[in-house]
Amino acid sequence: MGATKTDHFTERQNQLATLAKAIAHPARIAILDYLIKVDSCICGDIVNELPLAQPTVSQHLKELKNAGLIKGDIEGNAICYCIDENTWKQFQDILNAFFSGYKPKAKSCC
Amino acid sequence: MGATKTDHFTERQNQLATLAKAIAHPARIAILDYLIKVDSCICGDIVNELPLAQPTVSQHLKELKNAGLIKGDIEGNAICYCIDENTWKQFQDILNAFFSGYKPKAKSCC
DNA sequence: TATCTTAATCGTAATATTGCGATTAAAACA
DNA sequence: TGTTTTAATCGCAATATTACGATTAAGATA
Repeated sequence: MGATKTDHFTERQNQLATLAKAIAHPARIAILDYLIKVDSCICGDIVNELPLAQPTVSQHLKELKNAGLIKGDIEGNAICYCIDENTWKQFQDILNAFFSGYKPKAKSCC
Repeated sequence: MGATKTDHFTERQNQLATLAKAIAHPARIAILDYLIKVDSCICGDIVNELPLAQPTVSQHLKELKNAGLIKGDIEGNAICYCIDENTWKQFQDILNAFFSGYKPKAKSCC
């Protein structure tokens, strides 16, 4: 045991969990913060910004790319990363729908 | 190695990552879905709802409680769980601020 | 071509998470 | 008091994540 029982939950629940997992690490938040700050996209500067080794940053970038939150363009022998506008908005909507779904009722016991 | 380098990131980055981690599992999404659906709070029914054993559900409930997303009240020999309204809204605001922080610029390279 | 730069990938160690059977603790009930 | 019910906790196994040194691949440059 130890593996998440993905197939017992709905597709929406799994998607939401996967999206949350993509930003569930301070390094990945830091990467996204940086990409938001430097409007145009930057490549290996991210490595200099973060307190992590190059392979570690590369791994986090891969996860963000897999989640669809960022995308990378080859530019010479460097890679230029930036936020993927479409997925970003989609992610925002999904999370917003989830949190907006809760309307506090008066008769709750706690 | 293997432990997250928490102290190298800002408090905000760590908080955001921790909050995301709390909902980064389909079982925990399912628990929250259920608590949202049954407006008043329910105790061990959650175990019947989920495809997981009682100790596993208990562990997920503990994580949600640690994150502050839910709270539990003792009611006889049962425990009554429900969404914590305040933290829920706070979480919603923090995530919303993060996602709203990104404004796509035209001159991006990718 | 040989060298440099940039970033991905491989391999591995350390640590964290997930899941559950068994046990425990506490209140309800007989 | 003894039993039942409810949910937490313990202990362990399986798996996933995080981190990084070493290597690799690909384009730039000399």
